[in-house]
Amino acid sequence: MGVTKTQIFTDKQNDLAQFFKVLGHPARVAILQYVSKQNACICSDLVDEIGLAQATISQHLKELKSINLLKGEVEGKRMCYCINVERWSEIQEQLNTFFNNAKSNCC
Amino acid sequence: MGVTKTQIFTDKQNDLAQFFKVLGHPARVAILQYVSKQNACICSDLVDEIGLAQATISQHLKELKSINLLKGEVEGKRMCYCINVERWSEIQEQLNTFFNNAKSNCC
DNA sequence: ACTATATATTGCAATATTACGATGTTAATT
DNA sequence: AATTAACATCGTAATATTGCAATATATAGT
Repeated sequence: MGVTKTQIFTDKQNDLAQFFKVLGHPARVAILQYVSKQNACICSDLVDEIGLAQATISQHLKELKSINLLKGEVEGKRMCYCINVERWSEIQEQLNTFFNNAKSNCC
Repeated sequence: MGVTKTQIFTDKQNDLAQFFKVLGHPARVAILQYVSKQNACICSDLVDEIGLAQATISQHLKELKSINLLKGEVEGKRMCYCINVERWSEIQEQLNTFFNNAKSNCC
């Protein structure tokens, strides 16, 4: 098996889990922290900064792009990766909604 | 190789990624939503509610316990799983700190 | 055109995750 | 004491993820 049974969950649950999953790797957390600290990003900086092979960084960037958290623009022979601010807030809001809905008075 | 290189990241980055990772599965999102909706929880309810085998649910609960998001108390022959409210707020705060630190003016 | 630079893609090995049946464990019930 | 109920744990198969070398692609500079 080993396959997540997405069919039995709602779209919202799957989406939420998908955000969490993409953020669930220290390299991707580190990339987001670095990019947001810089206000601009060049991928080769990340390779030096983070200490993973270029292919690996590129892969992580791809996943962050897949949920639209990062947007990349070609700038000559470089790529400029930036935080997608609208999406960023949107996700933050969704996570807060998720967290705010917990009321646990038992135990 | 398939192993996350945790050594090259800070403890904070690893911890943050760990929360995200645990939350990064729709079954665990669904469990948290259900538990927080109920104000009390019995595991057998979850098996019916979610539609995964009992062993699978039990495994997911274990992971949620591993980051202290859920606490379980023995209640006779049943288990009462509840949201750990302090931890819950703590994590929410950490996530918001993470999200609030992004300032992206580029592109 | 050639070369160097920056990034993406592919292929693959190592390891992790997901799911579940089978089997333990513990406590209430008979 | 035997049985049932409610989990937990183990073992294992299927699949996913991580990481990197090798290779492809695309652009800038010579």
